[in-house]
Amino acid sequence: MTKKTRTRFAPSPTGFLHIGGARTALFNWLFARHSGGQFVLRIEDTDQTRSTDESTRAILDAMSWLGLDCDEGPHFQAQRVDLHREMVRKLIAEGKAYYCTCTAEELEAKRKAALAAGKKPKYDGTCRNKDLKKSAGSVVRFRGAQTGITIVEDLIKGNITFNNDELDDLIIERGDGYPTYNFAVVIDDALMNITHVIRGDDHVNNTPRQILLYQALGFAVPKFAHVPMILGSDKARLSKRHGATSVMAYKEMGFLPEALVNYLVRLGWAHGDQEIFSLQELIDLFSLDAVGKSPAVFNPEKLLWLNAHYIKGAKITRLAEEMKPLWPEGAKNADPEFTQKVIADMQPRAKTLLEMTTLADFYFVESINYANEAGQKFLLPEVLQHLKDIAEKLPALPDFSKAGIENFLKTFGEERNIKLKIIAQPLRVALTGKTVSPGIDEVMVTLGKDRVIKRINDAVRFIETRAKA
RNA sequence: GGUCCCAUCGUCUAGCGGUUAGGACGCUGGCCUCUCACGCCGGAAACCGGGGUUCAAACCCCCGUGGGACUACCA
Repeated sequence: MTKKTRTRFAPSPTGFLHIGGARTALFNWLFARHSGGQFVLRIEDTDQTRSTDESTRAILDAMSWLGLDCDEGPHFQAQRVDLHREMVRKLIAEGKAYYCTCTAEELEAKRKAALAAGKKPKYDGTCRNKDLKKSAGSVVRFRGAQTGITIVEDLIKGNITFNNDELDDLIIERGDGYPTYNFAVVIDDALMNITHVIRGDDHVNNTPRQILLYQALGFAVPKFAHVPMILGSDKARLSKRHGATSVMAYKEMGFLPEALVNYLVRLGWAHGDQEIFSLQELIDLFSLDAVGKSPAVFNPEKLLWLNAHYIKGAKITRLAEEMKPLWPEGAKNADPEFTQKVIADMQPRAKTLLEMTTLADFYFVESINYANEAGQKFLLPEVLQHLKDIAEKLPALPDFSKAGIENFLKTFGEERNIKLKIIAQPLRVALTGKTVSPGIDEVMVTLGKDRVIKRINDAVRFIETRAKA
C-alpha cells in the first residue's frame, strides 16, 4: 500500500498572503484533494525578528477566503525547535555537522573578496575540521559532500543535476540557537510525512542541499515539484511595484474568491482549451503533469473578465452579502430589498463588486445631480412636453413591471409618432443623471413609481429653469 | 561572476514528429439595441536565432541570444 499523499503550504509570516503564495497554496491544496490526500499548513516563523502574529492571521484569513481549508495545522515551526535541535545534536554526534565560530562580518568580507577575485563565494571551510565545541554565538554547519552529484527529480521540470562541490557547508543552526530554513524545512517535512513538496521554483537551488540533509538524517526524500514564478508586466518577479499583490486587496477591490482561484490556477496550469473551472472540476482535473515550466505574467485584465463572469452567475443574495462592506455611506443603510434590486440591475454590467457600488450611486440619492454633459445634451426644451406627459400618465399605469413599462413607453411613442430613441436618453438622464445605465425599464422598476415620477418632475423643472436663464 | 531554470500571438495557454499552429483575455469590424454591458458573427496578432537528427520538426539534440531564480546566521 502506498502512503497517503500529504502536501503542505509553508508561508513565513512576514507579510500578507500574496498572489504567488496563494497559487502555490492552491496547487498544493488541489493536488491533495485530487488524490484524496491531506493538506497541511505550517507557519515558518523561525525568523524571530521578522515574523508577526498579525501576518499569521492575515495569511489564515486569506486562505479561508479562498476556500483553501487545511486538514492539519497550522503548525508553527518555532514551536518545534526542540525537535530541530535534537536533530542538530544527532548530526554533530555523527560527525555530519560541526560548530563554526566564523563571524558574519568575516564571512561577508570573504564573500566580497571571492566575488571580487571572480571566484565563487562559498564557505571556505575554515572551521570544518577544527572540531570546535559549542560557544557563545557559534553556529552549526552541515558537513556537505564535496564530491559526487545530487539529482533532483522534479515532477514539473524533470531531473536536475547538481555537482555537490557547488554546495557549501550551510548553516543549520544559527547563533541564536534557532534552525535555519533549509534545515527546519527538511525536519518538518520529513516528520510531518509530507510526500510531495510543491513550492515556488525559487527553491530549486536549495533542493540538492535539502536532499543531502534528508539523507544524512536518514529520512525518505519526498517528491518535489517546483512551480514557475509569477511575473509582473515587465517580466520581473511580481511585486508591489506591479500593483496589488495581496490576496485580501482583491477582496477589498470587489473580486470574488472563485474568480481569483480560477485565474490563478490558469497561471501555469491548463486543461486543453477550458478557461472556466468550478472548484470541483479543478479537484477532478488537476495534475502536476499539466503544469507548465515557464514563468507566467500576471494579467489583471483577464482576472477582471473572470470576475465579471462569476458576478453574472452569482446569486443576488450572495452578492448582497459580499457587497455589504463596499457600499458608500449613503447606500449602506438602504432597504435590503431595494439594494437587492439594484444589484440585480448592475450585475450583468460590472467587473467588480466595488465597481457595482460606484455605478449604482444614483439609485440611492435623494435628488439627481446631472453629470456635466448629460444634462446639457439631453434635458432640452424639445423633450419637455414628453417628460411632462410621462410624469402625468405614470400614476395611472397599473402594471409597473418591466414588461408593463416597456409596453407603456412603446405605446407612448406610437401615439405621438416618436421613436423610443428620442425619449430614452432624456429619460435616462432624468432618472440616473448619466448617459449610461441599466435599461430604462429596469431602472424604473427598481426605483419604484414614486421616485420615478419625482425624478421626472425634477428634470422638467431643470429644463424650465435653464430655458428662462 | 558562478550554479540552475525557462523560451508558441501583447498576455495566459493548447500542441507532446506530418495541424490552414487551436482556444481565452485584450484590441478591432459588424449584428443585436433605449445608452452601456452582455451575447452572437468576423478580423489583425505567435513557433527567439543558428546549426544538426529525420523522408518530415513548434515538438528531439547542440550552440548562441534573451529573460528569470538562487548565490544570507530570510524564508
